[in-house]
Amino acid sequence: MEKTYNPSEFETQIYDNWLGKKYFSAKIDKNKTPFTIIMPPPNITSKLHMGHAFQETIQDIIIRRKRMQGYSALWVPGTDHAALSTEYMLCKQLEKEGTSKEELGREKFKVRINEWYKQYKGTIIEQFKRMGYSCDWDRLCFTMDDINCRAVRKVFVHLYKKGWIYKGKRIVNWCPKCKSSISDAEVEFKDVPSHLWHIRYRIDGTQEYIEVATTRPETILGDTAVAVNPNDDRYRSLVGKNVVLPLVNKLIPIIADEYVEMEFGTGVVKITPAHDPNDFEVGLRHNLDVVKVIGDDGILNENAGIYQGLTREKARDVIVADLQKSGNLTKIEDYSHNVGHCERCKTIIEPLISSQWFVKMDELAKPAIDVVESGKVRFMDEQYKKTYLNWMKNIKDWCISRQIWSGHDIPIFTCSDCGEVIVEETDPTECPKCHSKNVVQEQDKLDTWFSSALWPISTLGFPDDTEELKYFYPTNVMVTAREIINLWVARMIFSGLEYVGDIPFRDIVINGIVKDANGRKMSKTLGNGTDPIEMIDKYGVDALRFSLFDGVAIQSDSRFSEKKVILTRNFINKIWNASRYVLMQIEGVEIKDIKDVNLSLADQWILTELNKTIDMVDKKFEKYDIGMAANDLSDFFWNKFCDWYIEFSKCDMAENKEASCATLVYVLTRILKLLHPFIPFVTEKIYLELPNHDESIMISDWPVMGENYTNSKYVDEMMNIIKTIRNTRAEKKVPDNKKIGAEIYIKNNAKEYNSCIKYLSKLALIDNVKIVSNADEFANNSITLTFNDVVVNLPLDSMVDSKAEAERIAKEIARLQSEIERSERMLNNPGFVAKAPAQLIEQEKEKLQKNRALLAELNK
RNA sequence: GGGAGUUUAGCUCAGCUGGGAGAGCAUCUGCCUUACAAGCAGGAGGUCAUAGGUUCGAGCCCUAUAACUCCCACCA
Repeated sequence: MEKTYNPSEFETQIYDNWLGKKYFSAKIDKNKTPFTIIMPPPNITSKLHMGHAFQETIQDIIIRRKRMQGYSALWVPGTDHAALSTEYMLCKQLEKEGTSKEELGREKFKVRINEWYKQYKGTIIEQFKRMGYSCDWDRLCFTMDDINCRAVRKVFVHLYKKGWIYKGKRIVNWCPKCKSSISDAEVEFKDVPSHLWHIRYRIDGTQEYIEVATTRPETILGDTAVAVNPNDDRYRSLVGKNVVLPLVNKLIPIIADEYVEMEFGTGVVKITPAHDPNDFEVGLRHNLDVVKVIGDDGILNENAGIYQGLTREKARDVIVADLQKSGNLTKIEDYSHNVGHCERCKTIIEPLISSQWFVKMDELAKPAIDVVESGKVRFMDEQYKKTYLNWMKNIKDWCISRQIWSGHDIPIFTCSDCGEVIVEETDPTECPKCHSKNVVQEQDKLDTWFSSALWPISTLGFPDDTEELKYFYPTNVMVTAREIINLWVARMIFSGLEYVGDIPFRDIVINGIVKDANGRKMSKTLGNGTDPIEMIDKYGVDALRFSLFDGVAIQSDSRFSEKKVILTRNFINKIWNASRYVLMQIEGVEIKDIKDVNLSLADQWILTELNKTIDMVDKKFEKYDIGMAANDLSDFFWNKFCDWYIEFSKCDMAENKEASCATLVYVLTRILKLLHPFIPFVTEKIYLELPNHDESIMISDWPVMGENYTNSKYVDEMMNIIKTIRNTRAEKKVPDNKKIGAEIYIKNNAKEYNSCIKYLSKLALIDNVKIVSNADEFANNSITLTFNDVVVNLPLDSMVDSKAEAERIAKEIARLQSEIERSERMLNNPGFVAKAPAQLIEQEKEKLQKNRALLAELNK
């Protein structure tokens, strides 16, 4: 192995080898238990960012471990067509070319979209490979694949025939300039200084008035009610009466609705169902008329009476003036509020009522609520169970039509002659009723989430009844983001239940987001993102991967910094060098099984520590607490294996090379395996250098706990002694390049401690250890360190200032006394003795005894 | 407006069903000890946001307050 760790020399080659050997491909194997993860498909046009690197690596870590545990582990990759944003990007491109989708027409636009998909298809997938992801690439899916189109079609027809798809009215964001409805995501909200116009409406049959406050006086022509809060004492008696709509002189009712806030404005709201989403909802609840006064072009229409033909802006001025003239305008307040603008042309959005397709949700939601409430589908983070159930229980029907040109077609055909609506799995050639050939398809496209909802089943072959579906479904875990719990996770759950009769996944892991070093969200506009590829080029994939997890709670947000990657690279470098040490030691040595050698105490100790680590890591993995598992592993490797065991082994090597080498190889092999899911490349590289290795670490067995050794406790105590000596040396300012002697009196367990004494020279920088048979034989003017079984005397007399030494001992006595006091306080507390667990009381008594003994000795 | 989260060392964060406050970084001190200076050893540093409560015992449970953050719905 080369002396320095240089990841770029082997990462690509290792990955290509894995690909060539088909290690990633999962087979239907009746002798194995399946374990399945379906990747949340990234937008096909996206480039790898830290968010992907984090979320996808979580899945890779989980799937790699399961594969090693002997599961038939399948990770299905894929990409999403993300119609809306893809179309938006292409439109921008067309704009640059001096054309537009309207100019191209639907057919040519579709061709361009397909080209666009093809052009981008490779990018993010290639980047995922660079990350080392062990997806079954032969199963790569795309949400516009033929199979997905068939799945969408089948499901749509299924829902339609059940009567769960219907046409309804809905308020959409309409851009009067683009003459198109736009999605919520394309609406930019900006604070605009404006006014609150206070307008009085006369109460019918009286000369009294009720006053409303509005930011849109021009929509007064479309008012069909005024509303107050039902709990508002000021207006309670007026509910049910009518008011006269100014300028129009029409009677409209006063209604009561919770939507109205008493504190805002006058506590009275004019209701214009045709031009405000909230008012529309109110209108539905109260069965109000919908009067559309502004047309698609932003110009007032025939319902506007004398104002017809005016633009929205002009109409506002004229109407305000007219209201003033008639004395109904009582006040104008300055007021600045959020107004939606078209992202493209910056025109103010006009909420307009339009016809849309909906999916009825009540029946679909019920079983989806059950499976989460019963725990059949588990949110690993309880808080999101609430988010989900809240949404599901108050679910509104799902608007699935989008006024865009790309994405899945809506398979609704209407006969132009007789109006018959045809929804079948194949396109009709004529109207089945009147045999007319004039059958036209719905031009709107489907909401992208409609196909996304089918992702866990379509990736496994739905609508066909495949072996894959039978074997790999339901999948095991879905790893995804917080903001799409309702948009996506919820819809996959009811879809799985409705279309294939089972949940899509058992566990849901909602991961946090990776923020920049200052805690800000990484974003394109801020320009504070770090390109993962750049980090890979500089420090290697493994360093990037591990830096995202070591010590990170994956469900909460974390911060990324290049510094952290460097520190992680240093850790991997440590692995590299420790492995070199092992390889150097074992050269020419036949490596035996640890059961066939005479293990030293240190060997027994590290094997016991390894067991503890395996146990902790497994437990954390089962909770998907992989960041903490990573932390246990780096802690074990660096702080136990390198800092202690390797140093111990240097002392053992001379006497019992066979056992030391066997243990080194045993432990290193296992720790590499445990680390492999996190840092696949360097672990493979080193693993293949070790004796008795399998073909590849990624298909080797996941480590299980072995025998624990009670003797390891003597090593723990020895470590305690070593630390205390080091400590004392530092206190006495003995530099590390100076060795000192020591006298040792062993009170108990002589055999065990005798075999550990040798570790002192290497780890506590001691030479000339003298074993004495009695503490009285210690030289005078020395520092005496007292332990439970051992007393150590350091001949530091020449350097010891006796006053300081007296202070040190006094400090130690004080510490012991306070410990003793604490124990006594607890044990003398009747409440504690009566109520605390017996084990704890026993523990406390033992401590007290031990400390008393130590104190007695020091006082001598 | 609805829902959720966070607050622990200078910084970033762990901390289990309540039982003596932890890590990494930064900082200070001493070491080139032949696996590793991308390293080794040691030290200093905390009223666990605030105020109450429950308990023999609270960083952890309950109530209130403050600051910050996120998600959903968006205001006449």
